Amino acid sequence: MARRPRRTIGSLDTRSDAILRAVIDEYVTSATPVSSGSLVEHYPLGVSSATVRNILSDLEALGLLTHPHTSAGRVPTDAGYRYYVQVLADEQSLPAVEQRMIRHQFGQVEFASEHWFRLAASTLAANTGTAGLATTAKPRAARVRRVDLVAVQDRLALLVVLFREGTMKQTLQNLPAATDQEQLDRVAGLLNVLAVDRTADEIGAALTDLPAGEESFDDLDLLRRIGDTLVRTMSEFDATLIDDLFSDGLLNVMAAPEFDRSDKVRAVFAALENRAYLGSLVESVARAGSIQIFIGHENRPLEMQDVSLVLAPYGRIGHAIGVVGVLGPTRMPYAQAIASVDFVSGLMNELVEHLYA
Amino acid sequence: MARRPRRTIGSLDTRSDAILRAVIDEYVTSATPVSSGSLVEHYPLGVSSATVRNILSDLEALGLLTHPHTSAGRVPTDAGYRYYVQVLADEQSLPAVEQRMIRHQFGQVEFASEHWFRLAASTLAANTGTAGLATTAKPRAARVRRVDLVAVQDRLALLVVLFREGTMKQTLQNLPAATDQEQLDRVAGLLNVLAVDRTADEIGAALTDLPAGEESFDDLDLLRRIGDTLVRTMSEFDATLIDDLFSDGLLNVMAAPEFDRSDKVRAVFAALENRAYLGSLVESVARAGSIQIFIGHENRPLEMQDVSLVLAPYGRIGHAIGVVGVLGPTRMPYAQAIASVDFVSGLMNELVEHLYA
DNA sequence: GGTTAGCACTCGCACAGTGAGAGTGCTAAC
DNA sequence: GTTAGCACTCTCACTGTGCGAGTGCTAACC
Repeated sequence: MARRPRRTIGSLDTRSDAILRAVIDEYVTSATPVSSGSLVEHYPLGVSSATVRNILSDLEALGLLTHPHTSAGRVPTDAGYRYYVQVLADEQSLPAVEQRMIRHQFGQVEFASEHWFRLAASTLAANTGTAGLATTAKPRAARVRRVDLVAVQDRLALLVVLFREGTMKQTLQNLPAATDQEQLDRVAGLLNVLAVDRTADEIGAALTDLPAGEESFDDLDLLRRIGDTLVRTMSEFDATLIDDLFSDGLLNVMAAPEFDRSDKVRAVFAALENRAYLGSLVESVARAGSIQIFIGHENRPLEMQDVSLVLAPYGRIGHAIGVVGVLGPTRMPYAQAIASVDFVSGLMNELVEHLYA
Repeated sequence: MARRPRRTIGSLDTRSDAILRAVIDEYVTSATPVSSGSLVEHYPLGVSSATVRNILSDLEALGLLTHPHTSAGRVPTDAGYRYYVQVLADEQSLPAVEQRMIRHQFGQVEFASEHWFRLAASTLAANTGTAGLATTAKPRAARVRRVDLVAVQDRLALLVVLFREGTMKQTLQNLPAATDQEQLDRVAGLLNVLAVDRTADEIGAALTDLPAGEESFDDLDLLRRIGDTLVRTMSEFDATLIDDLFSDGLLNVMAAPEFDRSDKVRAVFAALENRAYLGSLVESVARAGSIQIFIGHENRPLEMQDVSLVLAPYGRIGHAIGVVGVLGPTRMPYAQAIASVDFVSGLMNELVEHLYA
């Protein structure tokens, strides 16, 4: 599934490569089966359509192309696309003009806020004509940067946790007795001493180390209660594979001819709501540490077998990791997508680095 | 557009009413044009199909029904649905069983968190077979509950604002010189004195009232800078019509036969992304203070003319207001939708009341 | 031996024609 | 005012046909 190492699949001869590349390039833009005739017409292959036909049927025998029916042209198979991204796609990078434009846009936007991820998603969508995706960066085990307690009612407080990676969570906390903001501030102070820079497990351990409490309603008792809530909140967060997913350009994808029937579109949306599978993809991309491509039937869930994803991790290894990428029909401009995703993930890396250096 | 006052449209005779109701009820479930024959068969109208036909053509003359073609049954027009919701739909409420079930589910979920809104949306979706919508409650002019400053880097701080209504916003703030957490805490203290319980305008005024600062880098200078950022953040928030929109069951809607072609589906999604128009609907629902129904062509944007919305406000008038509701094809079970939306908005009201009493 | 021209063959697609069925609208009788 | 009866209209599903596209094969060519 990895794009690297290259050429793990044995390369064909140059001419076959050229023809396969031509078929895919043509099909990606036209969305209609491509014929031997149109290939010799549009590409400088230097051979006749008959020769091309011979090669096409060889490629079909290898499983890289198919045939909707006898009198139709050739269409790439998933294996064809796989060969394309692994062997044929040039490792081109984004034109400098576009790079500058994207950098500029990111410069305009508030650091690390929601806008960032939206921008990443919409940039990718605009650059590839597919749907852009971006998840927030999430650590495997979050560490607290700061905790706050705010009185909401007599017996109700809001627990606000800011994590080192910039995300925050809030939870309401029922209190056993009326408590004023002053007391909450005291407890928050204690809790910060206990929790800052620590993970859920570590905080849990620190809590059990506290002196055994009489059942009185004092700061220590409150600390214990709220500490428990904090640990629970953090464990939940840790267990989530995808904290927040931003997408843009889904309408692009829906406009593709392969999604003219709405049940196909349904499949795409069902796919996006399949957080379990998306989470597993994010997982594997994070583990691989490099751009990964998932083509059509390579995706386990049935509803995703008509789409491809190009995903790349960003963030600091060992710390918080997020993913950016694109989702589109298997008939996708892979070279373009790879270049865009590569650039945007690199950019996100730079920015994260700058933010947490 | 309002459902109340009822009977602003002159009522027809009882028999015509009964037949129109029957046509709509039948069409809503079957999604196929309904014939005079099937009406006499399935509904106790006490007349022959010929008589029904006469009445049907009267209703068509009134613009309440149409005819796809000669040998097809009748289909309600938008005006027909409008008449239905205004005159014919019984103000039934949700069965007690369902009410208990929904109450129970809300009891299971953390107060006022994201889960709340997700639950509202998914409850509505499940109960009506359409898409459920819920926006967070947003005040017209937010007031600060508490402000925090957290050091991120030497010259970078995170400004966290918690509003009285429970939502929060965060912004990164560049600092003119290296600043430690201790100083940030001092400034946050000052800022809280200045900002708590105040709106953007009021904070802005308080800032200008500060003694003219020398260009030194002291707490006061920092306070001014960060205060400006706070005011800007709050003004932005105030200007947003919809802070956060949760939806569920869009897949339901896509499954409806009127959305079999994907361009129709596109329209629905384009509609949901048309925040300007949705915002104006929320606005008008909030202003009306009661459940509102928007049917097909009553919606200005072209892409929304195939969908209907049933929306109700919740929250405390004068304070934060949000909206819950459903979105579906014009062929929607209006009575059911009205009952569900009514109940859920009432429930949200109770909960908000309980939270901020 | 690889390449190419030529050609028969297959298949999908668009179009027209047909018959059945559904449902109406009209008319005349009740 | 209501209803039975009936002619009329229109869609839908099915069938048949011709055309065009594109292939696969064969035999000739270099």
